[in-house]
Amino acid sequence: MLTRIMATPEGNESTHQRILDAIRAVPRGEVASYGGIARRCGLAGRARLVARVLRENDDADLPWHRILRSDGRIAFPVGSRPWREQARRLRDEGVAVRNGRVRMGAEEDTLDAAVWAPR
DNA sequence: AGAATGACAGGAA
DNA sequence: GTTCCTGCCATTC
Repeated sequence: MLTRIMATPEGNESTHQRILDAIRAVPRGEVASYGGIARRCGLAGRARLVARVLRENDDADLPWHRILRSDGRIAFPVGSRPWREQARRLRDEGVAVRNGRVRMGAEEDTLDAAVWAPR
């Protein structure tokens, strides 16, 4: 058991799992930032950890495309394959993407986001 | 141990 | 509205 725990990327399996859950909790048609996800997991300041979890992830069902940088930009190199793929997926959900960027209001962490869930 | 590396963030210029 | 720079965390060499 001990060996298994230490073998996980973060050294803490539950942390890894909580991050995945938080990502899955982002509704279709909405987006969240790496840092935002981290904060929701009680991991303020660990945005890069969220990025790592995403990079390691293999689950095709995970809505990885809804995660963006804090300024709304897609985190992949502009024009790269994953970059285009992410933009496409977001648009498929009705999210406005312009030049690989999405408008990110401050509503990210407010309750309003859940209630007023903008189309 | 020290330096480099990232799907990052925030503020300055 | 930009771009640039520094700070961060965790992993890898």
